[in-house]
Amino acid sequence: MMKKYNISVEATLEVIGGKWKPVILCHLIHGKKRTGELKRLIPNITQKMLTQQLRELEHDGIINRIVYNQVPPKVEYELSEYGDTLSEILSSLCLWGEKHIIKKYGDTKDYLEDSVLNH
Amino acid sequence: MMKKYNISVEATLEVIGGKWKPVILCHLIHGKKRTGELKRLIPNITQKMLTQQLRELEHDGIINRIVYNQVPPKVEYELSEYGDTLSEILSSLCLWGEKHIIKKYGDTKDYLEDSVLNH
DNA sequence: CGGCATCCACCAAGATACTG
DNA sequence: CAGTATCTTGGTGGATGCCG
Repeated sequence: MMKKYNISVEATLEVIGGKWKPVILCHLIHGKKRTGELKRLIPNITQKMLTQQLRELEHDGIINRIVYNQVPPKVEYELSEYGDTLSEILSSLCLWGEKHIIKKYGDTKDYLEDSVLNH
Repeated sequence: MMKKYNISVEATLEVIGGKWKPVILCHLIHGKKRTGELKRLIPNITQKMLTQQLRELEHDGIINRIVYNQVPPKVEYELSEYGDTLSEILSSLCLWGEKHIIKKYGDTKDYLEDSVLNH
């Protein structure tokens, strides 16, 4: 059954809405990342939420999950081809955030945790 | 005290994150709207949430609240100058949503409630 | 290392009724 | 018409422990 939307942006929010998805995706813009890497880049996310959000993004075709059959396990995530259609929006969201912080706090990098600077 | 962000997009989400804000803002792209008008355009939102989200957006300088001193009361909301810096992003979010629906369901307008068509 | 299951707390969001 | 106040609820997301 087809869902009814009152405005098309609702469909977008179904895919990239929520507390963590934009953050995860913004990290994946810069290339594929291992699970533990993402966990380190997003210190406040729990394992459960990370896995859950990644599953949903995978289900919606936004990211690819790459499993290496080895011990210990290795899994990587990357933007899919379809996910790439979001990369401009994601970049814009990041950029607007930077400008917003500067407008609010002034032009300093103090607002950024060290983890971000290693991009 | 200055908040710490792990990535700049978090700052953006603080402002336009949440379930309703992008929807509200997408409607305001097309011009100022009265409270009741927004309520009609977003049938599933409660009065409480609408007011609450509008207050927060106003507090963050994204929208202007225009009060006409008359009985019965008349209040309008519009994107502020600062809010205009989001309009491109908002349009992109809407556009992506449209394409996403088409990819998912095919090229039909059935997914849209009548309310949207009166734009 | 990456993922899953379970339990649980809390708050966002809904319902309802009332005010100016 | 627009907004407020209060009470309720359910689902999101957190903590923990275990598995392949």
